[in-house]
Amino acid sequence: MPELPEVETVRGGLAPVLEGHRLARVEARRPDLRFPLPANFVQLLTGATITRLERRAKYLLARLDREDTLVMHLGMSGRFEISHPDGEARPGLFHYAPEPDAKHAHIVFTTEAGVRVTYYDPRRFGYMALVNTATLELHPWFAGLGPEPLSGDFDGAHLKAAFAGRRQGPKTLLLDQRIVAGLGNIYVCEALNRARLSPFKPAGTISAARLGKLVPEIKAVLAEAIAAGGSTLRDFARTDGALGYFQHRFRTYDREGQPCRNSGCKGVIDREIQAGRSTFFCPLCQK
DNA sequence: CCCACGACCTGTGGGC
DNA sequence: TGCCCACAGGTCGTGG
Repeated sequence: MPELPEVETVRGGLAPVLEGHRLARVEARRPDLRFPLPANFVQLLTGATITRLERRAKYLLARLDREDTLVMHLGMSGRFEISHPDGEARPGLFHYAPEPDAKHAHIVFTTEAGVRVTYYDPRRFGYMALVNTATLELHPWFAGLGPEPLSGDFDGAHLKAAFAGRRQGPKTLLLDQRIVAGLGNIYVCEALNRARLSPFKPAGTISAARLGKLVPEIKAVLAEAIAAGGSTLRDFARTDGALGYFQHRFRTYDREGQPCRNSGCKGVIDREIQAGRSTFFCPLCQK
């Protein structure tokens, strides 16, 4: 489900029930997600208190009162649901509504307060691990990551340097987490349309001025999507059960054959496969 | 280093 | 109704 706005929405939804709370019970209902879980995953987490829930790129980071950080990536179809106990909340006698998708409920955390947080992931492209906090930045998942797109480190000069000499289009390069960390297929298509920039233009040939205008469009579309609670496609819902609604504001994504929404443009959204992924764009105004 | 492409895994929706 | 194919928000590894 998740690009940066969706992961940020999940973080915001989980933080109130996890931050400052102790994990009374942890269940791993299968030994692996995308990768094997650490053999002592349950043991190391049981009894730990989550001090803070953070996000880096598309990773959720649960800081613990232990030497490790619980690192979680949602892959394509990962999702969390929070459920509160019905009826009397006596310790050990909590009762919860049935799991809506029990077959894919792989990891279940229950806090001392009796809140159950279930991780669902039908495709199992997601993963979790425990990573030493002191050396987290050196871990292969994090060492090469580019800047956060909403940070001051992400600007036109950064893109100019990253795109120098590259023949691939900006669409492909903006998906590279080493260049900028957190974008995915939807928001890259959206940002390029807003900037009226072709996804296919060899990136090394794009002027600094145009890159300088692309950056604020990327920041704007991410900020708007976060404010809208992310985008709901298929099964993504906010952890509180409400739906993100940014998908209604898509200008290109999944809008093949529909009119371009850029002001004054009479173009029609097209879809092409680029580096194995669907690129949605307006061939008329994106040059 | 750069780039294209297949693999990973399961589900869903559209076309016939 | 049922079957088959295309495709899905993300990475990772291989090979040219």
